Amino acid sequence: MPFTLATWNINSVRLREPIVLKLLQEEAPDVLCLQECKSPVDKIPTEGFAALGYTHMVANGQKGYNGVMILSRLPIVDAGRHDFANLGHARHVAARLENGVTIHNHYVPAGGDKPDREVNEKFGQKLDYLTDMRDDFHANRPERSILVGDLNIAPREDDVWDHKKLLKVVSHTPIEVEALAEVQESGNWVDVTRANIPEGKLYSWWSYRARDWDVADKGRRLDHVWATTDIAASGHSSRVVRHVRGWEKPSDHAPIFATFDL
DNA sequence: ATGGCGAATCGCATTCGA
Repeated sequence: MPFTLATWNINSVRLREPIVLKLLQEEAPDVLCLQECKSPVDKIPTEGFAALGYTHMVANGQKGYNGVMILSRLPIVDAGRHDFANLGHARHVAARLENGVTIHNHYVPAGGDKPDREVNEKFGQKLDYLTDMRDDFHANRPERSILVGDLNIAPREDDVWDHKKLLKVVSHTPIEVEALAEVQESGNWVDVTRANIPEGKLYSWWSYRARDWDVADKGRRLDHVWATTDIAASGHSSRVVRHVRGWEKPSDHAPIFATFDL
């Protein structure tokens, strides 16, 4: 049975409940993974989602910051969460579906302004988070798994609007790109989005501050869909639903979709 | 450099995102 999955940094699930409902109605993914919900779990609005058939949810929340959730119209048979790098943040939640696929939803720390852990603690936290992910996958190789989320790194030259200009900007520095590659290798993860869309510029985030985001198009691909090698070849039809960035009171991220025939 | 915005919080300004 094929199923379609989407990942979206929502930047407040309470403020943007209307456009979450709109995405569910218009694009109808089976599973929607959200990041930056910025809400305690008990304050996440669920009734509207349930009314559209999304009656299954797992969430890891905290007040005001971070927060991730997986919303599904397919049953969730097991759930988990882990505090990577022991930051005390709600940045990961996992769900297993009846088909045995485990979905990991991550919100990797943004990392602050300066790409130097000696002067910027947040950059150190970002690297520590990635190291912990890497070691975790190395110790326990995932199978039949999908990893999605806002990984806050644009790894390829064509994942950013200007590679040279962003080499020293957090999200595209060589040290981050290398750290992300180590995470990917340690878990046998395939970048499904780029397996399906191998050529050309591709972005999922455009700054709020840039006027005329669509025309200027100074974006970055910070959001990702990965799958373990045993199921990656079943992934297809990846797409960024770019026009969502232009909706009323938008998130600064657009959702990414992929379909898996499993 | 995008960073000229936007969200959350015990705001009446500050922190955070990227």
